[in-house]
Amino acid sequence: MFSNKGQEYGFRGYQAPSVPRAPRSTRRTCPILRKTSDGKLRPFDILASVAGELLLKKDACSISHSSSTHRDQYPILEAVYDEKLPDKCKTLELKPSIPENCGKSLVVSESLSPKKDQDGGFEFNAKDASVSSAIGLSLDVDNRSISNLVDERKKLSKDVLMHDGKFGCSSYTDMCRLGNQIKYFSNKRKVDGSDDGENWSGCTPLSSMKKKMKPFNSVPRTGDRRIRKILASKFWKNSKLKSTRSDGNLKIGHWDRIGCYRDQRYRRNFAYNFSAINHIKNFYIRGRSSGPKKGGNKDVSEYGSSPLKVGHHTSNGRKYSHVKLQIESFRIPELFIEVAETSTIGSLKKTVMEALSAILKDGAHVGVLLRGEIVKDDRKTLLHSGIYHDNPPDALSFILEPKSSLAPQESPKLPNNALTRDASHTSTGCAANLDAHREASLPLTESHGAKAGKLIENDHHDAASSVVDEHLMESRDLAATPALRNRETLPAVPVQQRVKDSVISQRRVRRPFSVAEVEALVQAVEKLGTGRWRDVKFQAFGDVEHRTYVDLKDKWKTLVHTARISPQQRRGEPIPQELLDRVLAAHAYWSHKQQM
DNA sequence: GTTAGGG
DNA sequence: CCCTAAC
Repeated sequence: MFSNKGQEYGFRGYQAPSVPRAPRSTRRTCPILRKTSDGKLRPFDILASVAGELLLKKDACSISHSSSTHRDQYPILEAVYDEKLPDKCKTLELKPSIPENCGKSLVVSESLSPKKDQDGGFEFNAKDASVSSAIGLSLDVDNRSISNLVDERKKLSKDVLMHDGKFGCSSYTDMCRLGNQIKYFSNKRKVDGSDDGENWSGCTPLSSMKKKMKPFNSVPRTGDRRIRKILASKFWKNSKLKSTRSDGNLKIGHWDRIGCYRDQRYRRNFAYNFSAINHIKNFYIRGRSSGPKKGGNKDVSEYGSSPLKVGHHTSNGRKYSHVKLQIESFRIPELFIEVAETSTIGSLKKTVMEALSAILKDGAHVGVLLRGEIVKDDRKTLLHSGIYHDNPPDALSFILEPKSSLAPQESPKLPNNALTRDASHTSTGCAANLDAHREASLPLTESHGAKAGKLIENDHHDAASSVVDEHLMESRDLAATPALRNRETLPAVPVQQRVKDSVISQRRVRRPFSVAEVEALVQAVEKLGTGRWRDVKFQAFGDVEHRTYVDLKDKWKTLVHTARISPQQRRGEPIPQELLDRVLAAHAYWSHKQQM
């Protein structure tokens, strides 16, 4: 009835498209999961970190973040590296400074001599070492690329952790490669209160040391959206552990059965379920030269018990501005564990350990999320990615996920639509800047500022209460002792441990479509139809990540609705009637065509 | 992973 | 914008 080519469909200017639909197999451009093998993240390291976080929450002397003075007393752990010493004699000194009234131990060790481990890295044996508090790290990242940031972030999780009385360090060089810009600490500010990274007496700069960077894979495509979706999926939500062993031993949920699912679909989801989210909740802007304490103390009083603080300060007149990240802890918000009531704390810890080991057995990646969107281009600088400026408190977060679940990035494709063309003229031609330029020139990012002041505090209800302390891990299974059988005297370990309101369930920031976007969408739908949203997406929005094909499908739905209602009933930015007419025309055409 | 549709 | 069934 309707020929594809040049067929007018009764509305002005509407030309029937002639774009044959390619078979899905040929339209599929995203590579499938690619497993990587480098840079394994030690599960124990992660666990140690988590343990620290948990302990931090539980500890009676845990830092309240309620006052800066209190905060200033936080223990400091410095990594001192003596470059002058010959390699074989190099030591890593950890200088703990523990608050007097804090009963919990910190990572305590004196001078540690590195011993090469089986991975070619180094281990620092520490006596009486334990993890009791989250270990943080401050990075002075200058104008480095996301890749660097991610890499350093990764090092964090990999290096700065204690387990089994040992200080694990994948590489001595790595340990100190950040030079004096790196500093290990535990929930602290510098005692002297100053923020100058330059003054930190951490590692000696390793400028003369060969920087042997392990290859780091690109930030995974897996965005918060997908993770959120999966974590919120029925499978995940209903993945209650069904049985408790009557022998009183613990039983891990599905984690201990990883890879054992017969259903491929479940198995696939399964991998994503292991995504551990490390969320930087608070991002405050500190203008070093634009007035004293602009938000300088806010991070303590207002942002409460954030696991992480990100300072952002700029210096007028300086060539480079510095983004200062203080990552106080790791967080794995989703953890389902079922244990018997008679289980011991020690066995619970063991279970958590095993669960995390299973999760991270293949290593993990760190992704950087800005405003909930994965910054997938590692080449982007912090400046171009927007981390450098215009950051609301909840702007930056990290995502930690197992390598086995990652889907690598395809190279960005440029959409050939009007939107992109409009944007492309601002491009500098530098490939690394392309994304940022397009993003900046698209009329999609204007809503960022409107949300800047909104601090989302849904991360408070961390219900994870499974405290894991390494030195307690050695406790024997006491299930057989009468005391622990007594419910009256020993509260049962919660059967279901669920982190409530995890950051990953955060709703996406609302980004109303601009007229330009609507125009692009209409144009693409006119050309491709209403049943090829993936193609429409790439046609109209390229690799703009916050407009998914589902979004476009939804938007089209609302556009059709909008076009049908009276102008008085319409809300939001007015869409030109001409556009709405085209919407109706295209909708009518494609609806008719699909019925044929 | 995509599409379609309800919420 | 979320969620999910169906493919």
